[in-house]
Amino acid sequence: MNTALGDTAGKLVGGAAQLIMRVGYNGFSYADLSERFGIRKASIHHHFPSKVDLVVAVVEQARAGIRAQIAALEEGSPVAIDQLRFYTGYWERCIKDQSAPFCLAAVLAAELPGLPEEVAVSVRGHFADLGKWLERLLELGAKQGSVRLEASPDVEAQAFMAAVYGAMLAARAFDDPERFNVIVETLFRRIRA
Amino acid sequence: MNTALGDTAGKLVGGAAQLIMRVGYNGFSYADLSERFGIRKASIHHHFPSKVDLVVAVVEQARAGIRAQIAALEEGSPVAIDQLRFYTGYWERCIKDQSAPFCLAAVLAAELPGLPEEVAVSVRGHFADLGKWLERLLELGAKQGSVRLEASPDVEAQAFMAAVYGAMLAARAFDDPERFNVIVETLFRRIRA
DNA sequence: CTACCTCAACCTATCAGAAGGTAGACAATG
DNA sequence: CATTGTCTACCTTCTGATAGGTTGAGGTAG
Repeated sequence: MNTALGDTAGKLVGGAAQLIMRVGYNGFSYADLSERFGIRKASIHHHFPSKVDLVVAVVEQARAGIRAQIAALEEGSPVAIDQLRFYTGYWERCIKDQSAPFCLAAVLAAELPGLPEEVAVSVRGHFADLGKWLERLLELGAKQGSVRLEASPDVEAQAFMAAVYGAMLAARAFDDPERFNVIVETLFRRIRA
Repeated sequence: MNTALGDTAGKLVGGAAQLIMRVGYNGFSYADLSERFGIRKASIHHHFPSKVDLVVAVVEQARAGIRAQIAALEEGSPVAIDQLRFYTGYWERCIKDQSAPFCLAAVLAAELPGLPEEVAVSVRGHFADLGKWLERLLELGAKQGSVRLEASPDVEAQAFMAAVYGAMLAARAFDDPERFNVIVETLFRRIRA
């Protein structure tokens, strides 16, 4: 489905992803990537003719990665609560070691009204996917008896997602990765049967 | 304490606030304000010599407004749960009528690592204030018997804040103001005694 | 009263640098 | 030799910012 990105293109997408996580769409430029990878701006345009192309590639690569991880996860453990734990644990690690101090899509969502439409579509797609996955998981968890829901799976999934993303924002605002863990823990205290 | 802003300066701060809510720090320019208010860019520089000055003024004005509302609120109703309801109700209205579709500080927090230090300090200050207020309120609510806490007031305050801000992000990502209400409702279902 | 001074607010004109992007030459590699 | 990746060399537009001039309201000295 996705064109296998070449070596350089892959590096660029990765670098752009990190920059977007830090400073958002309008906060980074081709010049930043140029400097970081020792490559001229024009060469970046060769791989990604416009900034929109680049950022859409970044978001789509992230979404593909998530889809792959979800598939692997469903293969690995059929226990819903374990999958939820893995999901939050992933972010816990990323935030602590600062490898991905924030969800890419969240930064972009914050500035959504100012984004080029193509990018906005990708970002909204991510949240739609994530919401559906969490809904399935919570419903499954309820059936398995490991999750206790006080509202519909749909609503609970939205609340779960909001809590996780809010926790990320808090961790950034307070410059304290531990805050993410603490907030997520209250989340699980709530839904664990 | 705060210099009473002149008429024009006040309009500029208000306009900048709205722009930041939509597109963030790097997403708006003096040219945008210039066009919107029919005033030259140089005149904006007369009131706010640099962009940092302008944005700090925006954030500080917002913080002052919040402090004032909190004071009025504590005067009005000593019932903690009512104050919490008023707080979320305020955002509910703002998001629905799109007058303030997002918390200014939240957009800025999302791009924190890329902000000028002075702005970052103001933004962090806002979150510190808000966290402390919510902590006081939750503790009070527990004493009054209208709030049920499963963790320390500190932790519960962080979780409350994260949920509210996550709900805002969700409302924006799904372009659906109702989502904010739904998520906030699950929040209250949880903490109401 | 009037002539003068001051000052805030706004203007025009201009700038240097960054942003995003293009054209076309030159290697390397299959 | 055609393709792919990179380069140099530009271009245009935007951005934040400055210098210096104009206007008008308000105070004050003669």
